[in-house]
Amino acid sequence: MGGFRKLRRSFYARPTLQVARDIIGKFIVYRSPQGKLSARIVEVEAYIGRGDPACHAARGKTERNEVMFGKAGVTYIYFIYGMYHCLNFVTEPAGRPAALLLRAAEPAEGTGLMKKGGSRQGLDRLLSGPGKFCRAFGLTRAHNGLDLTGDKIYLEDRNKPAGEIVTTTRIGINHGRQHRWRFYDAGSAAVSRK
DNA sequence: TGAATGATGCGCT
DNA sequence: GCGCATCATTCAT
Repeated sequence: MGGFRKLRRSFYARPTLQVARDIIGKFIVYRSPQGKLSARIVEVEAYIGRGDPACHAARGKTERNEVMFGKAGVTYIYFIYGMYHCLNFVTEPAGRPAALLLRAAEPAEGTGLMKKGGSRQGLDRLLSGPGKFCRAFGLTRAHNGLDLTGDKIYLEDRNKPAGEIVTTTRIGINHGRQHRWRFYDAGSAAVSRK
Protein backbone atom coordinates (compact mmCIF):
# COMPACT_ATOMS: atom_id res chain seq x y z
CA MET A 1 0.00 0.00 0.00
CA GLY A 2 1.07 3.56 -0.33
CA GLY A 3 4.47 3.89 -1.89
CA PHE A 4 3.75 7.52 -2.52
CA ARG A 5 5.64 10.39 -0.97
CA LYS A 6 3.93 12.09 1.96
CA LEU A 7 4.51 15.84 1.82
CA ARG A 8 6.79 17.12 4.57
CA ARG A 9 6.56 20.29 6.59
CA SER A 10 9.12 21.94 4.33
CA PHE A 11 6.57 21.74 1.50
CA TYR A 12 4.12 23.93 3.43
CA ALA A 13 6.61 26.30 5.06
CA ARG A 14 7.18 28.37 1.91
CA PRO A 15 5.62 31.44 0.29
CA THR A 16 1.89 30.67 0.03
CA LEU A 17 1.54 31.39 -3.68
CA GLN A 18 4.32 28.90 -4.45
CA VAL A 19 2.65 26.25 -2.33
CA ALA A 20 -0.65 26.99 -4.09
CA ARG A 21 0.77 26.15 -7.51
CA ASP A 22 2.50 23.04 -6.25
CA ILE A 23 -0.48 21.71 -4.31
CA ILE A 24 -2.71 21.39 -7.38
CA GLY A 25 -2.67 17.73 -8.38
CA LYS A 26 -1.54 16.45 -4.98
CA PHE A 27 -3.74 13.97 -3.14
CA ILE A 28 -5.32 14.52 0.26
CA VAL A 29 -5.66 11.37 2.35
CA TYR A 30 -7.87 11.15 5.44
CA ARG A 31 -7.98 8.01 7.53
CA SER A 32 -11.50 8.51 8.86
CA PRO A 33 -13.11 6.34 11.54
CA GLN A 34 -15.06 4.64 8.75
CA GLY A 35 -12.11 4.06 6.42
CA LYS A 36 -9.63 5.63 4.07
CA LEU A 37 -10.73 8.60 1.99
CA SER A 38 -8.67 10.33 -0.66
CA ALA A 39 -9.05 12.90 -3.41
CA ARG A 40 -6.96 14.81 -5.93
CA ILE A 41 -6.77 18.54 -5.16
CA VAL A 42 -7.83 20.68 -8.14
CA GLU A 43 -8.65 24.12 -6.66
CA VAL A 44 -7.32 26.27 -3.81
CA GLU A 45 -7.31 29.91 -2.71
CA ALA A 46 -4.55 31.75 -0.84
CA TYR A 47 -5.16 33.90 2.25
CA ILE A 48 -2.00 35.69 3.20
CA GLY A 49 -1.25 37.53 6.39
CA ARG A 50 -2.07 40.79 8.07
CA GLY A 51 -2.08 42.72 4.84
CA ASP A 52 -4.82 40.65 3.19
CA PRO A 53 -8.21 41.98 4.34
CA ALA A 54 -9.94 38.75 3.35
CA CYS A 55 -7.65 36.65 5.54
CA HIS A 56 -9.03 35.73 8.96
CA ALA A 57 -5.67 36.74 10.43
CA ALA A 58 -5.93 40.32 9.13
CA ARG A 59 -7.28 41.62 12.43
CA GLY A 60 -4.91 39.78 14.67
CA LYS A 61 -4.80 36.53 16.54
CA THR A 62 -7.98 35.13 18.08
CA GLU A 63 -9.06 31.79 19.45
CA ARG A 64 -10.51 30.84 16.08
CA ASN A 65 -7.55 31.67 13.84
CA GLU A 66 -4.62 30.97 16.17
CA VAL A 67 -3.39 27.89 14.29
CA MET A 68 -2.60 30.11 11.31
CA PHE A 69 -0.02 31.89 13.45
CA GLY A 70 1.75 28.66 14.28
CA LYS A 71 3.89 26.25 12.28
CA ALA A 72 3.11 25.29 8.70
CA GLY A 73 1.61 21.94 7.77
CA VAL A 74 -1.39 21.84 10.09
CA THR A 75 -5.11 22.08 9.35
CA TYR A 76 -7.16 25.23 9.89
CA ILE A 77 -10.87 24.43 9.87
CA TYR A 78 -13.60 26.98 10.57
CA PHE A 79 -17.41 26.98 10.66
CA ILE A 80 -19.27 29.32 8.30
CA TYR A 81 -22.82 30.33 7.36
CA GLY A 82 -24.29 28.34 10.19
CA MET A 83 -23.87 25.01 8.44
CA TYR A 84 -20.61 24.53 6.60
CA HIS A 85 -16.98 23.91 7.40
CA CYS A 86 -13.94 24.93 5.36
CA LEU A 87 -10.56 23.17 5.37
CA ASN A 88 -7.29 25.07 5.02
CA PHE A 89 -3.62 24.12 5.05
CA VAL A 90 -1.42 26.45 7.10
CA THR A 91 1.57 27.77 5.14
CA GLU A 92 4.66 29.96 5.70
CA PRO A 93 7.04 29.84 8.68
CA ALA A 94 5.59 30.25 12.20
CA GLY A 95 4.64 33.82 13.06
CA ARG A 96 3.55 34.60 9.50
CA PRO A 97 -0.17 33.75 9.39
CA ALA A 98 -1.33 32.37 6.04
CA ALA A 99 -3.21 29.40 4.63
CA LEU A 100 -4.63 27.74 1.54
CA LEU A 101 -8.37 27.09 1.39
CA LEU A 102 -9.18 23.75 -0.23
CA ARG A 103 -12.02 24.56 -2.66
CA ALA A 104 -12.38 21.44 -4.80
CA ALA A 105 -11.03 17.94 -5.38
CA GLU A 106 -11.64 14.83 -7.47
CA PRO A 107 -12.81 11.82 -5.42
CA ALA A 108 -10.34 8.92 -5.46
CA GLU A 109 -10.56 6.30 -2.70
CA GLY A 110 -13.50 5.73 -0.34
CA THR A 111 -16.14 7.35 -2.54
CA GLY A 112 -18.78 5.08 -1.02
CA LEU A 113 -18.01 6.56 2.40
CA MET A 114 -18.27 10.17 1.30
CA LYS A 115 -21.46 11.76 2.58
CA LYS A 116 -23.51 13.13 -0.24
CA GLY A 117 -25.45 16.35 0.12
CA GLY A 118 -29.06 17.04 -0.69
CA SER A 119 -28.92 16.92 -4.46
CA ARG A 120 -27.71 13.94 -6.44
CA GLN A 121 -24.90 14.93 -8.70
CA GLY A 122 -22.14 13.07 -10.46
CA LEU A 123 -18.94 12.04 -8.71
CA ASP A 124 -17.04 14.95 -10.20
CA ARG A 125 -19.38 17.37 -8.37
CA LEU A 126 -19.21 15.66 -4.99
CA LEU A 127 -16.19 17.65 -3.75
CA SER A 128 -16.64 20.72 -5.95
CA GLY A 129 -16.77 23.40 -3.25
CA PRO A 130 -15.17 24.01 0.17
CA GLY A 131 -18.34 23.25 2.13
CA LYS A 132 -19.11 20.19 0.04
CA PHE A 133 -15.61 18.81 0.55
CA CYS A 134 -15.80 18.98 4.35
CA ARG A 135 -19.30 17.58 4.41
CA ALA A 136 -18.29 14.61 2.25
CA PHE A 137 -15.12 13.94 4.26
CA GLY A 138 -16.84 14.46 7.62
CA LEU A 139 -14.40 17.17 8.72
CA THR A 140 -15.43 19.68 11.41
CA ARG A 141 -13.85 22.05 13.90
CA ALA A 142 -12.94 18.94 15.88
CA HIS A 143 -10.26 18.43 13.23
CA ASN A 144 -8.80 21.94 13.54
CA GLY A 145 -5.05 22.06 14.15
CA LEU A 146 -4.25 18.50 13.07
CA ASP A 147 -0.67 17.93 11.97
CA LEU A 148 -0.46 17.14 8.25
CA THR A 149 2.81 15.30 8.79
CA GLY A 150 1.02 12.74 10.96
CA ASP A 151 -0.88 9.61 9.89
CA LYS A 152 -4.52 10.71 10.22
CA ILE A 153 -4.66 13.36 7.51
CA TYR A 154 -1.90 14.23 5.06
CA LEU A 155 -1.01 15.03 1.46
CA GLU A 156 0.71 12.75 -1.05
CA ASP A 157 2.39 13.24 -4.40
CA ARG A 158 1.00 10.58 -6.73
CA ASN A 159 2.54 12.00 -9.88
CA LYS A 160 -0.65 13.39 -11.36
CA PRO A 161 0.12 17.10 -11.71
CA ALA A 162 -2.12 19.63 -13.41
CA GLY A 163 -1.63 20.28 -17.10
CA GLU A 164 -2.56 23.95 -17.09
CA ILE A 165 -3.13 25.96 -13.91
CA VAL A 166 -5.47 28.94 -14.17
CA THR A 167 -5.42 31.87 -11.71
CA THR A 168 -8.46 34.06 -11.01
CA THR A 169 -9.77 36.32 -8.29
CA ARG A 170 -11.08 34.69 -5.13
CA ILE A 171 -14.72 33.71 -4.73
CA GLY A 172 -17.19 34.98 -2.14
CA ILE A 173 -15.17 37.80 -0.58
CA ASN A 174 -15.82 41.55 -0.40
CA HIS A 175 -12.36 42.88 0.40
CA GLY A 176 -9.07 42.06 -1.28
CA ARG A 177 -10.76 41.25 -4.56
CA GLN A 178 -7.94 42.53 -6.71
CA HIS A 179 -5.62 39.62 -5.98
CA ARG A 180 -5.69 36.69 -8.37
CA TRP A 181 -5.11 34.17 -5.62
CA ARG A 182 -7.41 31.39 -6.77
CA PHE A 183 -5.66 28.51 -8.53
CA TYR A 184 -7.28 25.61 -10.34
CA ASP A 185 -6.55 22.76 -12.75
CA ALA A 186 -8.01 23.81 -16.11
CA GLY A 187 -8.44 20.18 -17.12
CA SER A 188 -10.57 19.12 -14.16
CA ALA A 189 -14.37 18.68 -14.17
CA ALA A 190 -14.42 19.00 -10.36
CA VAL A 191 -13.52 22.71 -10.22
CA SER A 192 -16.21 24.67 -8.36
CA ARG A 193 -16.65 27.34 -11.06
CA LYS A 194 -15.00 28.25 -14.30
C1' DT B 1 -28.25 29.08 -17.58
C1' DG B 2 -28.16 32.54 -14.53
C1' DA B 3 -29.85 35.54 -10.61
C1' DA B 4 -32.11 35.68 -6.30
C1' DT B 5 -32.97 33.70 -1.89
C1' DG B 6 -33.45 31.12 2.52
C1' DA B 7 -31.19 28.21 5.83
C1' DT B 8 -28.57 28.71 10.11
C1' DG B 9 -24.79 29.52 13.95
C1' DC B 10 -21.20 32.00 15.55
C1' DG B 11 -17.17 35.33 15.82
C1' DC B 12 -16.28 39.75 16.46
C1' DT B 13 -17.22 45.12 17.03
C1' DG C 1 -26.53 42.85 15.81
C1' DC C 2 -24.04 42.33 11.46
C1' DG C 3 -21.64 39.87 8.21
C1' DC C 4 -19.75 35.77 6.78
C1' DA C 5 -13.61 32.20 2.38
C1' DT C 6 -21.50 28.38 1.14
C1' DC C 7 -24.97 25.60 -1.08
C1' DA C 8 -29.37 23.91 -2.93
C1' DT C 9 -33.48 25.45 -4.46
C1' DT C 10 -36.53 28.46 -6.82
C1' DC C 11 -37.79 31.49 -10.29
C1' DA C 12 -36.85 34.14 -14.44
C1' DT C 13 -35.23 34.32 -19.13
